[in-house]
Amino acid sequence: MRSPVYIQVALPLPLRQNFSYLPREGEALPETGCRVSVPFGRQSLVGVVVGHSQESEFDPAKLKPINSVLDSAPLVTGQLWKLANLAARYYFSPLGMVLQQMLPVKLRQGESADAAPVKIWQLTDAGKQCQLDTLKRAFQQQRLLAYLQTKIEIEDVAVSQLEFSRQALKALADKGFITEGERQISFDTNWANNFELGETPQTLNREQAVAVATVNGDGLNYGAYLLEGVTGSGKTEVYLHLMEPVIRAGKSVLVLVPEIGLTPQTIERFARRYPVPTGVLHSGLNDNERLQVWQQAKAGALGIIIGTRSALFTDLPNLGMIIIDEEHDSSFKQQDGFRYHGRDLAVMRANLHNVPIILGSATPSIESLHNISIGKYRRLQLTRRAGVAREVSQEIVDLRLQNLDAGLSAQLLTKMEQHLEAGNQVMLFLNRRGFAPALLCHECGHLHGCSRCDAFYTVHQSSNLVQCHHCGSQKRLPRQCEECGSTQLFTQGVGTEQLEQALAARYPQYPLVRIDRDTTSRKGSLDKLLEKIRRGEARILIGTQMLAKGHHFPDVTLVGLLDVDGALFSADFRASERLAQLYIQVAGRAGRASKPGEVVLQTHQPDHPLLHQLTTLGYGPFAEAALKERQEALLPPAGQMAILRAEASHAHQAQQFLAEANHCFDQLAIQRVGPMPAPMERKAGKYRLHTLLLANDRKRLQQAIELALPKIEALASGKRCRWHLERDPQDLL
DNA sequence: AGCACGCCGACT
DNA sequence: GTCGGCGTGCTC
Ligand SMILES: [Zn+2]
Ligand SMILES: [Zn+2]
Repeated sequence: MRSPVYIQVALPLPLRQNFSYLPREGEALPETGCRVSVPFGRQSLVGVVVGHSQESEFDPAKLKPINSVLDSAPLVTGQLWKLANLAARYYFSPLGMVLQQMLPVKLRQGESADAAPVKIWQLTDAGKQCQLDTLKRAFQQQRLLAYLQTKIEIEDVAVSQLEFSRQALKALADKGFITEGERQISFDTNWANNFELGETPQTLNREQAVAVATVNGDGLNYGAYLLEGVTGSGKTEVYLHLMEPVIRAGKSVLVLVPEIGLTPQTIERFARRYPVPTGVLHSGLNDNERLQVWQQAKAGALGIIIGTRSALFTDLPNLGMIIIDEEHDSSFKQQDGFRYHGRDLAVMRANLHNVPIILGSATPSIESLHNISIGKYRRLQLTRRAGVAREVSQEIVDLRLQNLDAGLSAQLLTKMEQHLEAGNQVMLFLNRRGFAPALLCHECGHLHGCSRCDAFYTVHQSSNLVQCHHCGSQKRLPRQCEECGSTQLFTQGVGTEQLEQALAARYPQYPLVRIDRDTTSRKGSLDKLLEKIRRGEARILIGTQMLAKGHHFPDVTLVGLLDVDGALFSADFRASERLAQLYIQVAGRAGRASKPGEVVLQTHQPDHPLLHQLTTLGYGPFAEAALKERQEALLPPAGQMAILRAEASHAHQAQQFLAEANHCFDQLAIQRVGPMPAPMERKAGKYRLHTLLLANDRKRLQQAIELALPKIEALASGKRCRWHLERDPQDLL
């Protein structure tokens, strides 16, 4: 048998194919799973070896040798390798894109996967003998030397962390008291030896105990469990109990949280109970810090990994359990490039590792409820609040024919005054940033719209701009109508900026805080505002969705949702579910045992069934009804869906491509809906259209698309537009 | 996805 | 005359 001569490489390109390369002259073939640097056109790319072959469909004479092998041992192996392949197939995504997503940025760029030695500063003999007194005129140097005389060495990165001065460091080095050196990091993989809990676990109530016993009863093998429990019902305590046997066995727990949920309090909660090495992967880390966590994890030196979506790909040699908190949260879905759902891939991963996965939520996704109904997930319910039970009073305010002040009804204003006078905080949600969502000419009725989008400009008063929230274009706030020249321009509708102004004028005695993209764009500003709220320095809290997620403000007793109509009639079939989740989340947070809470919903559709279901029956019945509706319409999650999206400068280009793509499915058992315009057809100067691909079950959708995709890729019309295929889309936008 | 090449309008 | 706009094509 001839030995293989070609290396098959997956590259991070949106091309569903591998590329063949030759090994370097006289060198052995790199193993599958190793990264290689390869020449690609005029550039060089980092790819992953996916196999070897004896034949090449590409003209062998044109093959190039690789530049270099970057890993001495395969980087992606075992279950993660399988996961990458499964995910690529499920999401119809090139393997190279999936693998790229799985690796930290530094490794995508070709850096070494081995931990680099760290730069340190060591005390010299001269430094040892130096009397601290001799430095009494240089306080910073004295302090640093005193530290080093006890600790002998300091890591370079720790110099600023411990607030030593760089100048002092240099001065001591110049004097020969310290010298620069290197130390190889060694990973401690024996963290589970002599493990002891950091605190006494709380006693579980009956439901919590049942939940824990159910999972443990399955022997810590694969099983997906939906842990359903309202705010305050003690989900985290259940997670913590479930982790114990896993940690004791020396296995790692992977905890996935929404982007907004990765707060110091969350981390502290885990760290207090489990004093084991913990890796935290949050958005604040730079690429090097991420690589370090990755290295520790791969070495088996971490007992717990807490992170957002991408942490799901952390290589843990001894994974024992996966926990996803707030599993319904939309941030688990990646919205660009390789569009995967972190929750679904986490379930796949748990299955590959044969470990349990716990999905927690107060408002489970319709997908997860569907998986319960078909027996894929088991349900664990926590109905009891850990603390004192309390009722939240709810009111739907009919906005029809009402005079509003900056979008506030008289009823809501009255309630606000009551709660503010009682010394409590009031929280108002308005999912519209800016001063006003439109600029209207009083003389000719013209609404000023973005020239590149099917959307109106939003007025931003403080910056004196109009801004399109869909493409980002902006210009000075016009003084005259662009159609008729009239100076009678009025804003139409209310945004958070206007609401803030109106309330500041109306209630000057109550300080307020506004939280939206505009007030939190600078790094750290969100934390500052949240802190202000927590300290009670703000009494009225105004914000968009941002304000709702993940924050708990115990002194808020009144929550107002100013305008829920948008969500009731959205083109997005998931909008109602998101409104329901938001509503339950904020309602669950209004008030506490000693202070009863109130929630006010303002709407022009007071009779809408969704609002009644939500306010009178709660989330469960709403979700059940929504699931039933989807099952009847064979929409996801009951049916399987993918969406083929195309955009081009001219609508007919996208239309033609999608029409031709539709024909690629002829004779295949798949339903095509479209081509049809996207909910906002023109965005950023491009016309956007799509076709929905629906099938009754996974297999049918999988097969049909696998058969059609090569034909679609071969379409010439596909070159005249940008297009992509997305499985399980979250919305049609 | 990059990154080239190539062909047209509008500027120093 | 060139600078640069983006349409088109290719990458083992
Ligand atoms: Zn006008
Ligand atoms: Zn726009």
